[in-house]
Amino acid sequence: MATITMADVAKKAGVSKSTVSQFLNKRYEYMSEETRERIDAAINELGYQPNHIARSLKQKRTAMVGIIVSNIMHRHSTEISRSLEDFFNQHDMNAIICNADNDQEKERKYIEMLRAKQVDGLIIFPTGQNVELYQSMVKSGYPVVFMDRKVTDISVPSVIVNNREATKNAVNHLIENGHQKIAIVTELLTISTRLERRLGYMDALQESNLPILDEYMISSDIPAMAAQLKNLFSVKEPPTALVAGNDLVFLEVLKFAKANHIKIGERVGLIVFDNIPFADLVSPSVTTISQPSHEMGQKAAELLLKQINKEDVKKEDTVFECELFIRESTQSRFQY
Amino acid sequence: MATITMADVAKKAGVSKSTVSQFLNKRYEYMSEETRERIDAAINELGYQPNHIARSLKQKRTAMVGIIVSNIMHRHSTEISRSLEDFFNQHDMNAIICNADNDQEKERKYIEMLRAKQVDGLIIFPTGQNVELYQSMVKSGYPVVFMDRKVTDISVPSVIVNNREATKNAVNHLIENGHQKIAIVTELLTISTRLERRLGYMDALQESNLPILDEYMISSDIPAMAAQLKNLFSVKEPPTALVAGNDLVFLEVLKFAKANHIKIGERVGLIVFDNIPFADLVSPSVTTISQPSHEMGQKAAELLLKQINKEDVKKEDTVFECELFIRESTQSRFQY
DNA sequence: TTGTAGGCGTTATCAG
DNA sequence: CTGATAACGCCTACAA
Repeated sequence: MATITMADVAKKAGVSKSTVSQFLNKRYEYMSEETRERIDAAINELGYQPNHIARSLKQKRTAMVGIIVSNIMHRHSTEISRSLEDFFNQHDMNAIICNADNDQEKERKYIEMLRAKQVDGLIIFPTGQNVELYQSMVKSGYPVVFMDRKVTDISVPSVIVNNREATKNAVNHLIENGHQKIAIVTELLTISTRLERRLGYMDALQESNLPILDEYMISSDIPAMAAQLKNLFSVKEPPTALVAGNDLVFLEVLKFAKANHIKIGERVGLIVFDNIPFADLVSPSVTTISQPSHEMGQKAAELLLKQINKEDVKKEDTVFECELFIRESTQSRFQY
Repeated sequence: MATITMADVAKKAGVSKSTVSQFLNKRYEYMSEETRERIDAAINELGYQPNHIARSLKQKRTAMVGIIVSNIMHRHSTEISRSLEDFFNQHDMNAIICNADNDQEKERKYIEMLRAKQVDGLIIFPTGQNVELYQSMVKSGYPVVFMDRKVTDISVPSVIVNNREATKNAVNHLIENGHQKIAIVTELLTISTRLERRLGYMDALQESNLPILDEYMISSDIPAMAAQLKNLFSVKEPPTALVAGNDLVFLEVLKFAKANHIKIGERVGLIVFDNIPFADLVSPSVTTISQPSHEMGQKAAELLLKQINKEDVKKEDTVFECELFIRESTQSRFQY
């Protein structure tokens, strides 16, 4: 493409570059009606497209934000990403979505890359491990919002849910339905959400004076989970109910249950922490703890935009409530 | 941040900007060992970060590509996006993911926005409706790859699957299992994939000399689908098997089936066109036509990168094969 | 109301 | 090997 610039437009319209620039920035006060029309015509004829790069260089604003997602294959992450993208698009900004895969190195690389690209701000699902990097961003006043996980000792506005309480409520629901032997399965406890969910689980047991047993608390990476589940169901008193820490864990549980002919909702009650699209459509339908992804995305985007616009933003957590959707997987136990 | 530039580094190291530039571009042959070390030291001390924007302005290369997805909420799209993002990241490029929502206007806006941002190329799940825009990109030699859908009369390398044949095979599988009354449910036929799937369906019926009935071919937008399904099952001879055109349609079918106590796999066989994460884990497990998302993403990325690097790329379609995973939803019928 | 000049931070060209 | 100097395309005083 013949890369046509402001200068070309100016020449064609018989005015100077600055006037064209004024026009592009809609400062029409500074020119006659006639000039305006001439410029407009010139632009159309030439098919001129302003070069955002050049503009960014000057203005130090790229109208782009970076989003560093922990793992896009989580339904929850996809929903949030979509919500974020929507929001920024409505504000004529673009989102660069990156997958850190819960990997500290990848996260670091992305943060550096995106900052070097001068994106206006970052929304991060933090691994929690690049503390120095986080610090340096905060110190330099760079706009950042943490999503989904909190990082201790770093004052960054964060959008999270009440993982601990929500899990506690869910476990209480199981207890109320007569379950006493309840297990929880999560990925490795390297991320705050997973830890908090486990703590919520323990809270509930404690309050009901139920024993907290190590053998009922599994945390492992996905590939090793099948083996762990096997152990779990080989103990003397296998659990009668299970909390799956997220949707990927849920898949593993389903796989295991299918392979071992363990009927969900009959032999074992099940609650999943996360939205799953088919939760209410399968048989038995699955009780879930649902997070308000859309609202979380909107809120985080808003917090970031405010920082970008130099408005004051309190460095505090925004905590959303989860909702427990009770379905068949925790209710049909007493058919037996 | 005090925005520190090459000039600062140059001064500190006691050399000129150009030498620093050479250093940054790893052209070490052009300088003495000693100079190199001095520059290196200066960079570290100052914490200098190169400004990609300035570089892009000069080089006319941003190391960013745009991805315009039809609808990120499709599992298939998410998988492809992830695959694309992976690939580009490995090549030190960033992907800007945008959601066009199958909306012509949104698509247009994004294409223009991304081009204005000087992204190096575009991967588009095309609505097929912005023909002039597509043309203009082709004419100007701008790197583009179409994904998932083909657009007639536009010579852009496209990465697609054999929708028609795959659907035909799937329907044949139903016929072989004794089904004669087979319906197909898709979204509106505005997109090539949906049309081709229907054509494949018709091919199969025709070859088996089965009648092609309008009342068995539903295409409607998602909100209206429930009503259409109701009609479908109210005809004199309701279908004994169903092909769901994608994962979102599948959800509607499930909802409908659940609400009307129609047992999938018993009263009605079901095939879904798309990967669904739980397909083999639910009861009955669901027969699916699976697309190789990962490979499709890699291929498209590769095709785009080649164009960006000015290598020759044939303007032809790359067609991947789908795989039919036969599961219980199409097999248990003869339990009865 | 319009034009001129200088700069944003790099890279590239070409002398020295 | 190193250093001026001129782009890249746009924005913004300031001057006219």
